[in-house]
Amino acid sequence: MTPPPRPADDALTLEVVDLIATVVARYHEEYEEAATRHSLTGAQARVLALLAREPLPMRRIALKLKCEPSNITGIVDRLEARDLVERRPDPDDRRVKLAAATEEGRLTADRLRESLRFAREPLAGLSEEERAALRDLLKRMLGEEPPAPRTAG
Amino acid sequence: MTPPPRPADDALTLEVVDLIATVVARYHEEYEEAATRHSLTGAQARVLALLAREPLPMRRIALKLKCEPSNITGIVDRLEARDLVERRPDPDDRRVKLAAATEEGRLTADRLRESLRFAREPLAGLSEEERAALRDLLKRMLGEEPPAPRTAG
DNA sequence: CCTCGATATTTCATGATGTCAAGCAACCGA
DNA sequence: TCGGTTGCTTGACATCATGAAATATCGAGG
Repeated sequence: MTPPPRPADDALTLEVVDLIATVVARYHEEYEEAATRHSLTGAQARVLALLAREPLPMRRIALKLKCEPSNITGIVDRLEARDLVERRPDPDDRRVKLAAATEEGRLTADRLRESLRFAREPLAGLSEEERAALRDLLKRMLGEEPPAPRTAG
Repeated sequence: MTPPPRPADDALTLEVVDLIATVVARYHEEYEEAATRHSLTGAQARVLALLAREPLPMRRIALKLKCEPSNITGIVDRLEARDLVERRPDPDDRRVKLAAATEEGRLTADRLRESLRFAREPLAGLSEEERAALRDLLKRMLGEEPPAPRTAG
C-alpha cells in the first residue's frame, strides 16, 4: 500500500522542492532588479557577466545560455551599442567573432555583482558550519563530487 | 589586513552563492523544457500552475508574478484560446475578472508538475537526514522560522 | 441621486527575447 | 579544388514586458 515507486515523492522531498522553488524565484527577482538598476535586461546582464570573466565566441555564449546563436547576436549588438562589449576577430578562425567586455563593461559587471544582495545577506544569518553544510549538500545535489564524507569513502 | 566589512564575502559564502546560482540556472532550464514539452512558454506554465490551485483576479496574478497587469491579459488570452483557462465574472465586483483553470488546464498543470524532474531525482541521492538538514538550512536562509534548533530556543 | 476619485481590465505602441530558416564567409578533409 | 560543415548574421514571426490611455465599475461625499 505504501506507494514509493518514484525516487523521492515523500513529504520531506516535496517540501525541499518547494523551498528550492522559492529560492529560485527570489534569486531571479533580485537578479532582474539589479540588472534594471544598471539599465540592463536580465539577458544582457547574464551575457555581460559571462564576458567579464573572459572573451567568448558567440557560439559559446549561446551554449552557456542554452539559446540559439542568432539570439546572442542581438543581445551583443545592444551591449556593443553601449560600449560595454566589443567584437574582436579570432586570430585562429576568421569565422569566429570573440565578444569581449570592455573596461566599462567589466566595471558594470562588477557593480552589478556587487549589488546582488541575495544569497549574501540571507547567508549571513548562517554560521560558518551551517554554510559549509549547505555547500556540501548543494554540491551533492548537483552531482558534484562530495567532499569525501567520512561515512562513505 | 583582513577585509571582513561586509556580512559575508568570504570564500565559503561566495562558493555557496555560486552553487545557488547553478541550482537556479538548472531549475530554470528544466522548467522551461517541461513547459515546452507541453507546448507552453514558461510564463504560460507559471500562470497555469497558479490558476490550477485557485481562480484569481488578473491583478493578483500580476502581483504574484511581479509584472504589469496588462501583460497578464495577453498570457491569459493565449491560455484561454487553448481552453486551458477561462475568465469568469466576480460576483462581488463587476470590474474584476477571475481567471480559472479549466478541467483540461488542471490536467495539463498536473502533468507539467509531474514531468518536473529537477530537485526530485537529485534529491534522491540524499539521505532523509540530509534532506531534512537541507530543508532547515534553506528555511533559515529564506528567513522562515527555524524548526527550533536545540541550541537556541 | 450624482459626482468624483480610485480601481480593474483592456488596448495600443514599443522594445527585448526567443525560435527557425536562409544566407554568406571561412574552415577542412578528400 | 570541391563539397560538406561550421560560425555568424539577417529576416520573419511569436511571446513577453512596460507604460500610457480608454472603459467600466466601485465607493465615498454631497
